[in-house]
Amino acid sequence: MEKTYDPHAIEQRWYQTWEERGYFAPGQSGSDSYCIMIPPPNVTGSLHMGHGFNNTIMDTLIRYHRMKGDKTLWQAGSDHAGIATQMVVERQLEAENKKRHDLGRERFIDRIWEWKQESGGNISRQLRRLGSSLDWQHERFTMDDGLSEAVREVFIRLYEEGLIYRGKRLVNWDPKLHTAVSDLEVLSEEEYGHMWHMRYPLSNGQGHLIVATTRPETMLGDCAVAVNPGDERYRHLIGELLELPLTGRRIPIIADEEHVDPEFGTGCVKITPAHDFNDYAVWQRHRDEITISEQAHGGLINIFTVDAAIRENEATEGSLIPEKYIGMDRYDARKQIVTDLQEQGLLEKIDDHKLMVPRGDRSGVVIEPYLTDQWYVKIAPLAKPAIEAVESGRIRFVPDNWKNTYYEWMRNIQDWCISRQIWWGHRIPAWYDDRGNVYVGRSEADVRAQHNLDQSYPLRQDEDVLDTWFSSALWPFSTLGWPQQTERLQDFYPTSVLVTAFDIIFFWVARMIMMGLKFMDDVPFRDVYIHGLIRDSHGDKMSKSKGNVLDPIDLIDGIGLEDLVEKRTSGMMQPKLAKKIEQQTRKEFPDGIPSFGTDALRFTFAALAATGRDIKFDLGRIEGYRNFCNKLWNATRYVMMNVEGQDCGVQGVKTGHSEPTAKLERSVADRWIMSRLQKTKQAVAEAIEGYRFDHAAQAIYEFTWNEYCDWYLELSKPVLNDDNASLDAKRGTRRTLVRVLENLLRLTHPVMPFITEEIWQRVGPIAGVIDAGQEDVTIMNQPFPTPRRSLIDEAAEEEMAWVMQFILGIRKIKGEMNIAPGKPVPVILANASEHDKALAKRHRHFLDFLARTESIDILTEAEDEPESSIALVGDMKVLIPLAGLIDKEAESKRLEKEIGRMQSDVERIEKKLANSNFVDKAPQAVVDKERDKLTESKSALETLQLQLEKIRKL
RNA sequence: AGGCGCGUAGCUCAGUUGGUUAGAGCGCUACCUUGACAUGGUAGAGGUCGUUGGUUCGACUCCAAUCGCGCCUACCA
Repeated sequence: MEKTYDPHAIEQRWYQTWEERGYFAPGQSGSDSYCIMIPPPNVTGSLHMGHGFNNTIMDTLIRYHRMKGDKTLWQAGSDHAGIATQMVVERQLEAENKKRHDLGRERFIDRIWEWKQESGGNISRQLRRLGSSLDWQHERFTMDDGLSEAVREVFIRLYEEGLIYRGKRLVNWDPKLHTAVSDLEVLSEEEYGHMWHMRYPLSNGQGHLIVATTRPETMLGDCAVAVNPGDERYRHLIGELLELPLTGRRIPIIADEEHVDPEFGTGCVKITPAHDFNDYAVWQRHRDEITISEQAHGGLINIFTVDAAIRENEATEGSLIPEKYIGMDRYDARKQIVTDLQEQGLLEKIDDHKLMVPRGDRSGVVIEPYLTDQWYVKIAPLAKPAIEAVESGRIRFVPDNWKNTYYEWMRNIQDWCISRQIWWGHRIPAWYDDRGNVYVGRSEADVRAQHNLDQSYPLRQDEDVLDTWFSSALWPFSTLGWPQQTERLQDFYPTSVLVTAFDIIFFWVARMIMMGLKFMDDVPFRDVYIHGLIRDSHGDKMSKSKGNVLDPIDLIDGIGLEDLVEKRTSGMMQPKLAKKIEQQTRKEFPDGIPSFGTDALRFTFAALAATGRDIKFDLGRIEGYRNFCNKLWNATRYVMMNVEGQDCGVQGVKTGHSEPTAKLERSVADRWIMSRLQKTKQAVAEAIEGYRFDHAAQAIYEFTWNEYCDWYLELSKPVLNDDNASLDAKRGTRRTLVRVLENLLRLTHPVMPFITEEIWQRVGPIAGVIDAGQEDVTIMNQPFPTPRRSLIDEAAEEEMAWVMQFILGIRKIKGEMNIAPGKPVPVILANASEHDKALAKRHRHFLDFLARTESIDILTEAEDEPESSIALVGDMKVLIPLAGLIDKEAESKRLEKEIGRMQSDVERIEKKLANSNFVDKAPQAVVDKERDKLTESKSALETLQLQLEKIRKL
């Protein structure tokens, strides 16, 4: 084996082997099934750290359950990401000076499919690099035929039940993309703006009202000014009319208690129902009032084009929209209107004002509430059972508190606008005739057949497509073959767990629950594991514009500084930030990023995956875990050097649990490490079952490094290198070495698949679990280690604690007395019990080797203690005679420190025990424990104090 | 405004139902090229657990208040 671990040499080779051999497909047997649906990544996207984290967790769960023998499926696939993907291809066209309309719908969609072929492989390649054991053979795509059929089926069924309807409503309109977007695709950020206070004169010439607005241009569409009916200032004016400036229109003063807060501003609110959600609600309450209903469009006056410019008047409208502003962009119109108001003396004042500005998450432009025809899902009847599923515990959120977020959203949920005015997506299966009828069906032919419409009868399909999340909501069953009743659907629905970050609870999780309950009559998953977000080392969110993005592949392979700078600064939306990003990057990664390998990255994710907490990704951590890989690698090297070609007592053994065939002698170290291993197995399994990947990683790390490597490997050396040690003892040690390692590899495999496989292939035959040269075996399909109660050996653990304390005591003295660790020292034991003496004798080879003791003599009661430095093992004194050599100062200081510690201990416990309340009320066991401790500490204290006196007298 | 979460060693984080001297990794100090590993070993320094009260025999842990930070939802025209 190489001296250092090199992930590159093995990772891609093993992944390819696994995939070729079909190990990722669910097995045929297995009593329990276990299934995770991958949250489908965007087909045009690329992998970021969040994906890395998310997929590490899923793969760990999947590999764990596969090893446990469950029939295990990790469903692969991606979604078509309507708007995002369309935008990418439109940008490509832009480079050719073309627009999508130049191509036409069909050719444009062909272009997107071409792009999908080209880019779709990208993300799956990256997932493979992460070691994800996805079932690629059944990879699905939301636009493939089967899933499209599922979408149509669901649309039609919901429509037929009256749960899908078409309506003219205010939607969030993206004036750049020319499509409706859902609430969730709108991000509101605080921005600096102004508040314009405008005077609206009373029509009778008796003064004016002042209204304030952040969007003065919308005044062209005002239909009223509302006041609170309880407001003394305006009560008498209710019902009177105002001159709406610049328009020549008159609008009423209306009373609306719900919307108008008399305390805020002037207490007068302009009402623009076609361009504001709240105003629309006010309008709905008042539209029957004649002063409103007799206005154009019943007062619901739209003033914008799809680009959010001021629209033209229609033939019947006269000059509803003042000619002057027609064609102006909304912000130009704003400027002009403000100027014009000012000229007419109708502008009271302009205040600076901070406000929340809604922007499209894709386009970045300000979203307009806009009146359009759209398709909606009536959500309340679907939400109700979805809420109940969580309330009743059929679905469990981990961590639990996320259910509150879920309830909060589900209880305030609005009907879902599912139509999008784009071309890439599932076209709405609705056809119109010229008379305003709508027909919904599987196809045009179906519709004609169903409604007896002749081929010549003109029908045209709805131009719109469905929201991407409509198809994603069906993911848990559409990918398994629904609406066909397939075996996979039988086997794997409901799935076991959904693993995702919180930001997608609303978008996706809730919708899957609703659709799953509706169409499968069961929940789509039992658990929802919500993990944190990956942030940079300063705790900032990673984003392209901040230039602090890390690519998981770069952590795996490493990347040079220049490449990293280039990567972070290219293709930026705001090129002026490039300089700053370059500087930051050069400062933070002066040598670029070294290669850490996939296993180290995965272990880091696991180790940091404390529940519900964001992760600040620190390179120091991943470096530490790369070192851990190297540690495991070198431990293996040591084991191999000592067991290869040697008798390990495993000949003919095929399963993990068979008894040795040859005679063995097991040392306390052997029994101890086996005992520790059992407890570690237990801890790791419990941690994974409880989604505590950090605990699992920690248990593995500690066992491997602090117990197996630091102690057991060291303890094996005096046995294996001692010519006097019996063959049986050597055999026992070799067997333990190799079998503990083999167990450890299986235990670690779910988190670190590559290194464990590589090592296991070498160790397996020696451990007797596979034949040498056996093909087509993999650690992936080996049983996950289960703890064996019979191997838990408290006596051995206690005995080892004695050995360790002995060794540590001597090392400590050597360390503090400046004695070279390698220098053998004579040791004298005083106040040693028979047990101590026996242990000292039995483990002499361990003590000599690990503490470098030269001799160990027992002091009889009659003899005086020589001038020494002292360590305590229980009541036994371990003396290192230092006649003449003793550093009086140093030793006194050392003892004083120890004594200080002991003393405060003793005082604290004495005080506690003197308190009758404690003695009376605390459980007996706690009190006893304190008493024992006191006895122990007191005796140690005494010993140390005597020793100190002795030293001082020298 | 409401909801959720966080505040523990210089840094990144554990700490399970209240009961050891509050732990780990990284970093730091000293020593060690010992034959698995310098991506290493040995020893060590470092914390009044944000603050203040309260409950309790006992609080990092439970309760209340308070300060600071983050996120989400809704917003005042």
